[in-house]
Amino acid sequence: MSGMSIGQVARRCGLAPSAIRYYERIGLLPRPIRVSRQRRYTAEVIGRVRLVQIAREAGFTIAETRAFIGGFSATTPPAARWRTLAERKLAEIETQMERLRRMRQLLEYGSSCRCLSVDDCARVMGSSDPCPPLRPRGGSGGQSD
Amino acid sequence: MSGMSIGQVARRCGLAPSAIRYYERIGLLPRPIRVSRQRRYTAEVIGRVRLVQIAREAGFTIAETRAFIGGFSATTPPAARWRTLAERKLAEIETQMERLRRMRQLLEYGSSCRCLSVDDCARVMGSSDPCPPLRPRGGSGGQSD
DNA sequence: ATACGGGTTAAAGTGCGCTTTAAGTCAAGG
DNA sequence: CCTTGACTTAAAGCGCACTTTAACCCGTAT
Repeated sequence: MSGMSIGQVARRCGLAPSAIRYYERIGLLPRPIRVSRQRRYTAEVIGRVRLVQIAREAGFTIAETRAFIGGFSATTPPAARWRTLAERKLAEIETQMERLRRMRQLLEYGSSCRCLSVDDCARVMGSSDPCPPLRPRGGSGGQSD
Repeated sequence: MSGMSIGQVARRCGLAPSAIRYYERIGLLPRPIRVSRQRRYTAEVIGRVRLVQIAREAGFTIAETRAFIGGFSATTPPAARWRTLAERKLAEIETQMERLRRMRQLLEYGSSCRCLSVDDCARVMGSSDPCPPLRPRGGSGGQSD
């Protein structure tokens, strides 16, 4: 037992072996030692893969993830490069969270919406306040469409 | 002035004309009338495109966006179909927001982190609490990689 | 008249993040 | 010995959301 095979690592991490190889190719994972041409991993790699997964799930691209991991891999200190990247990404995260909040509002609102059309809803969303709480609307007077 | 050209709509919405055509092809936008083979849009389309943009920016796929818009297009009422979709998506949004929060924590934490390696950080993230507030670590003892 | 700046189409291309395929290597087991 | 099953590689394929390309049409200005 000189370490895990790629298949074992893959199963442990819930990934396909091909994904592990891919991550290796693009530099997200270190090239492991080999025993008769086959990759042999130490337990360490699990943490590494998990880190990649956290980053990917959070919406980091492969390039970002690489910068992220490569940025302070091993014994490298937190580096300014990393800090910059982090700040950029934090801003993006805020933006994305704001978008999600807006969409959530639209969705939640949608369930109780009285707008005659989605387009009306969009207008409402576009303006600052969510659909005017139950605007009085008779069933018959529309003509803008 | 019998309506806007595709180029005008595109410019107003900050999209390429090709995107507008694409949206039309896949059914996100209605086929507009034509004047000598060229598309002519009424102002209405702007709201529609904006709606698409909101949805797309919030992370809806094209298919979702189509269901979303088609779901209560024009004079169609909020429909149960839409409600179901919305609930599914709301759950996804919560998940995604949680991920973003976790990543934000990791990033914010990263700036003040004393872990010797990213992998340590990952372990810490994996456990429930963020890096033990400033674990005592001398500046010179790394060797894990 | 002709050139120009739009518009039109179908089809192919792009970038991302992998997966799939084809062809081959290798250790163990019947 | 030969099969089995997991591994190896490079290269091609896929789904998404568009963009780009190539070849064409068309109204207006010079």
